[in-house]
Amino acid sequence: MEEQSHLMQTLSGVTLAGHPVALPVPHDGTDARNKQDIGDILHQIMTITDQSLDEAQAKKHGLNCHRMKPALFSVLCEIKEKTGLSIRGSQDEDPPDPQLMRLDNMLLAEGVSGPEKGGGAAAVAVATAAVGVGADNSIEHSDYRAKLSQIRQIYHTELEKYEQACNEFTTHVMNLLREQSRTRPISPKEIERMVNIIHRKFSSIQMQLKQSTCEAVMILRSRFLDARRKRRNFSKQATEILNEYFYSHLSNPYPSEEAKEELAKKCAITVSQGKGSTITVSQVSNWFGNKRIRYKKNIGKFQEEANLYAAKTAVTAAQAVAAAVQNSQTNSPATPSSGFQMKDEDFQLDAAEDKNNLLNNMFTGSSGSYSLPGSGDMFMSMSGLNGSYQPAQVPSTGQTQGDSIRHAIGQSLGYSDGLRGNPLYSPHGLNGNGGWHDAVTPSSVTSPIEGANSVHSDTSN
DNA sequence: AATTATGATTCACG
DNA sequence: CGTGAATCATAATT
Repeated sequence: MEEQSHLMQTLSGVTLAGHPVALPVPHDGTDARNKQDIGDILHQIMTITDQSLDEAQAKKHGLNCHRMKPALFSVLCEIKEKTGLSIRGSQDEDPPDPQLMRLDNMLLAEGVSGPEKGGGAAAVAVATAAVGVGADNSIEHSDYRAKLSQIRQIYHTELEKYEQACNEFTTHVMNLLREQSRTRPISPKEIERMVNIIHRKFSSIQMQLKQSTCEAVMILRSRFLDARRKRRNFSKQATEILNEYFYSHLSNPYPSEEAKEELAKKCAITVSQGKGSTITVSQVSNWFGNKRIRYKKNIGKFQEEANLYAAKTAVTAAQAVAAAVQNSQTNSPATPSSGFQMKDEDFQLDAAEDKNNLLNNMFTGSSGSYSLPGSGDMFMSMSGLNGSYQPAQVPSTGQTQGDSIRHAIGQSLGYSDGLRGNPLYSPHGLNGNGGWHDAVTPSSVTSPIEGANSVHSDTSN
């Protein structure tokens, strides 16, 4: 208390007096001298705000102009280096984040981060054209590509934006640091480190961009390219072709690689001018795989179809026969005595279907057995034509035309094997366990016949 | 909405 | 590797 009041007094007195900073007054009384000291300090404190701007600036300038300044700064920098800052600086950049690598690789693979291909529709056109012969699922493909290039565009613009922002920020910071380096010790190394930090930050942002781009691409991919998701049924014609082959090779429905190619090509041709995507060999394989297993699993369900296609091939064969006959032998009647007309295809098919229905009515009940008695007289007649069967039941195939007709059939039918005994009526291909595979050598029923008259245009294909 | 048809995929086998 | 079998996922049908 006492002191404080003193202090206040002195303070007020000094202040009011407006004395400049006073030197300690040589006075013998210690009390007085202490007072004087305190008064000085307080005075300094009180006036520091007034003096600061001008004088401090002046001092600073003085210091800056000091000849030792650069040396001192460099020393300070070194000290800074060797203390805390350098610790963190040691684990610098290099480790190229595997995650980022992965994303980069993927984007590259996906063609997103690669060189921009002109962009937009032009690129799409070029790309699909480049795919060329495939022309595959060009519809969906182009759609996919359009979306992909969209993604790519967004990605690139974003990337560029980030790049630009990064550069701007970096230069800004660098300018700032350079500016400050005049007033405080900042080593070039430090600046560099700062830049690195900035770049890291930005690249982590970029990684997010890449991440989300990857996600988008993946989603797009699963939506468009995953054929499983976008299942398209084959066109009617394609399934017809495949079924034709299948049922005419029922005894051994394993098309060779070439046969598959041919079938695929055929489907492509039939479907060429339309919506249906062309069918690839592997799709043919799939189809046959599915068909085999499903046929075997439930033959009853496929009987109608089988009969239909058998009749169909028979009809086409018959038409071919008719043509051949007309071409070659003028005097013999085009219609053998098999009992069905071959002029009007529609009628033929209808008739076949009627027969099939009849067959189904008769035999669908008997589920387990896949051997039907020879009741499809149309087909039997054709079998007779082909010479696979010599049944007394349908005898009347004109013997006069035998060879030429056989020839005609062999040439006109794409697949000739079938007429040698359609398994519908004698499914030799299927052994008791329901296997086809070991029936490469057709079982008892067919083999002797084959030996008898070998009309194997099958191999000619 | 439930069911069937169908193309594709997966897995084990030889 | 090509198959058969089981399964998935979607199209088509009821």
